[in-house]
Amino acid sequence: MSDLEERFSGALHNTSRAWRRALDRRLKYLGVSQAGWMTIAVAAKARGPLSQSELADRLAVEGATMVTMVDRLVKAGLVYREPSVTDRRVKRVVLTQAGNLLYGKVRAEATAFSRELLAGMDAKKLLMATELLEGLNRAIETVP
Amino acid sequence: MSDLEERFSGALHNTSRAWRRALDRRLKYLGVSQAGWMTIAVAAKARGPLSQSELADRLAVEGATMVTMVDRLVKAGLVYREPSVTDRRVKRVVLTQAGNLLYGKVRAEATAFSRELLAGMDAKKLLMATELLEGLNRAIETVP
DNA sequence: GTATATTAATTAGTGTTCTAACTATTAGAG
DNA sequence: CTCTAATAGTTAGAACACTAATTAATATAC
Repeated sequence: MSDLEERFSGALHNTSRAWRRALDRRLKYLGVSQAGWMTIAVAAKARGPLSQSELADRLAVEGATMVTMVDRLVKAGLVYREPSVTDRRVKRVVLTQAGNLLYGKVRAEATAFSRELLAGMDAKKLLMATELLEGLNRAIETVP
Repeated sequence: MSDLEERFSGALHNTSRAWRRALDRRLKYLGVSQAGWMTIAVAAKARGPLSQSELADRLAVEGATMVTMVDRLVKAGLVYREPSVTDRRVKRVVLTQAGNLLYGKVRAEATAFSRELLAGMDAKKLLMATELLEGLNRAIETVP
């Protein structure tokens, strides 16, 4: 592996892990982790209630992962499962009042966190890095 | 959160996860995951045997994480723990023959994987993205 | 219109990582 | 030199993610 490729790979993983860790520490007092609040955010932003599969797709995780996540969120009283009447296989994930309330608070924290970290960044470079990562993500999916 | 900040954050996490997942699938037949082989690689590249703390530092994970990882690698017969004679708290991690053998094979696979994914990339953009990620990593550590 | 295939959700088992609390040992302050 | 700090490793418990296999329901093929 060339030095640059190795550096890039290391930076990608370490930065991703460090980001999640730092945000989780900051959100700890609200009782949600990054993965939990991202799930709630996607559910909240959708026009209607989404099925677990739709949630999993939008968050790019496996269905089984979403089952565990929804289990935890249900246990925490933030969402509930609503069986679909048109397709009895499907369960839609609906936010409770507590879930909606939390969403607002956490969104503010997470936004502040991102802004703080990315404040000094050159917007053009940030856009370029974002596009590079998105392209890489697509490339990974097409090359298994 | 501005759209770009949100896009960047999402791309960072999803791409990191997708990378690990794809590499793990490819390394599966060798019986090691990315985290396992990275640990072995760091141990192999060092001049002398490293302690678990030194390994954890270089891989940017917590000490407790390294304990679990070394446990697994010992169980798989790839490394063993060697108590230090000068400091009885310290245990050094040494590769077995099997560990050294595996290292060669896995390194070839991982290199090919990186090269394949990053082949079409503009080297300048890749360098810039790497520097941005490394800078972000440092920023995260200083802003808790 | 039944047989087959696909899809949604789940369960079980495993891997990676974290935090918090603990033991043993070494290093430093007075 | 002793008491206190810090360090190395460990254990326990949790969150997050995966694969593989299962169940139930729907869709497609013939």
